[in-house]
Amino acid sequence: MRTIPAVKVSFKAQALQAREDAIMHAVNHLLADKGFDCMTVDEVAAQVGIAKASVYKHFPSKEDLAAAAMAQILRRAQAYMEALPVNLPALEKLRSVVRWAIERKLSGEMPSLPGQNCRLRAALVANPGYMNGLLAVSEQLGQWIAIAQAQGSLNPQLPATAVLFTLYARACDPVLEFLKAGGNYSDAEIMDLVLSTCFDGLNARAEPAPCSAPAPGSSPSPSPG
Amino acid sequence: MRTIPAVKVSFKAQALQAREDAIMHAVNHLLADKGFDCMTVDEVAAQVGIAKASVYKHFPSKEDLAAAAMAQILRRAQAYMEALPVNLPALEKLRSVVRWAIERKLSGEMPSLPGQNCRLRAALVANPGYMNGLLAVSEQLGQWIAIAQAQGSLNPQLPATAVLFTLYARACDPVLEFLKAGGNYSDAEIMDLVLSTCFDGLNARAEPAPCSAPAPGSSPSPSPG
DNA sequence: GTCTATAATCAGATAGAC
DNA sequence: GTCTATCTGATTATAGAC
Repeated sequence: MRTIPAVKVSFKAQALQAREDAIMHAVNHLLADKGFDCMTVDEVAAQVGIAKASVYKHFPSKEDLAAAAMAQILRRAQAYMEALPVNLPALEKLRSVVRWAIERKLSGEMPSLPGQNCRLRAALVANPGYMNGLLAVSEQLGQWIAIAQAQGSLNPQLPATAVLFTLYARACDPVLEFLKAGGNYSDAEIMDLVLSTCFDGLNARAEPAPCSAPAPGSSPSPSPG
Repeated sequence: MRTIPAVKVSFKAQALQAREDAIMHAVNHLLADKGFDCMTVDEVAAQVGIAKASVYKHFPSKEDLAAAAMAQILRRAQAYMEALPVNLPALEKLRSVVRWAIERKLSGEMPSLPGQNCRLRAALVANPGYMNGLLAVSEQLGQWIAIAQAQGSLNPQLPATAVLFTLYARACDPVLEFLKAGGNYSDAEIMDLVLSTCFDGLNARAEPAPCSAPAPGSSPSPSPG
């Protein structure tokens, strides 16, 4: 006599999934707030409201926690990129992705890992979700970079990989924290500043009126009040 | 009867100073290599070839080691900036400083600290050498930024603080590690790429003859590679 | 001041009851 | 699967001989 109907198993699975989501949520914010090294598994457990041993039932190590968080943010990035309008110019797609990443960072949802050393790198490359997500995002970005360069909207003299790395680096740019800590600018203003320095650079743009035709795509977005 | 002539004291002081220099050298490279959290005082002592307790005779804590390293690099930056030709245009002075910082980073002499949390912040602001150096460098950079913006060589629409923070951020840009890890570019090429993306941005520069140029970014040619 | 040896602490990971 | 309680190892920091 079967005493465990399928619906009960489903409930159980749902509870499991819900708890894992809660863990991921806590990890995301702790990684964004304190970074990997300063985040402790005790804090994760306390924030979720479970015991530390329970965390280790879901994730085999602290590194896997971080890897899962990165895989999740990459999946979200992938979904965002796929949802962009098809007819949007490639450069605008790239700007949108950077804007999306900055928004995530400003709202404390962007986990930042120490790119430097440790077992973290090993755990990351061993995590299929992370590697697949990174590959998919990089390939999509690479296509848009190539298109934007072919169209002349992105500097064709820059190697595509350098552009790609620069975009990734801007997703964890400490300038955001500096400006936010200064407290003199709203999130929207910070967004404009970072986007401007990323795509337009620090130099003054060439004057738009050497002749009668204004150059498209180079109009500096005016700072909001 | 005085048995300790002054010259002996001087020798002793020299030996002390030499040992402290050796400690700072090791700390600089370890901070550049592994970062603050992953650097251990045991490693510092081992690399210098002394006992760990001896390190603590020179510096009261691990945080003070990092603060001293930062104070040192700021003093070096200050010296470099003061040695720049007076008649160099302000924008070129700024570019030179960024170039100098990138060189230091590429050669593993630039300590990188986790900007995030911990007692490190407290130790830094409590260190007069660090605070004075940071203030002096920031003031000098701020002057050059203002001049460059007044001259129209630096984008005047950007707040000076945003430019300043961006310059600091580029001094610890992870793009350097990415490009170096890729192994496809020499240090000189990496330098050019980073300087270009910092000051010129990712966008294509305005064409020198924009009057008859076709509008970029408007022809969607989705041809993936 | 430098050393060896050790204290004190903290965080990652696990054992075993339920 | 979750909990309490514990182990294990690493790391900062210090005590005391020389």
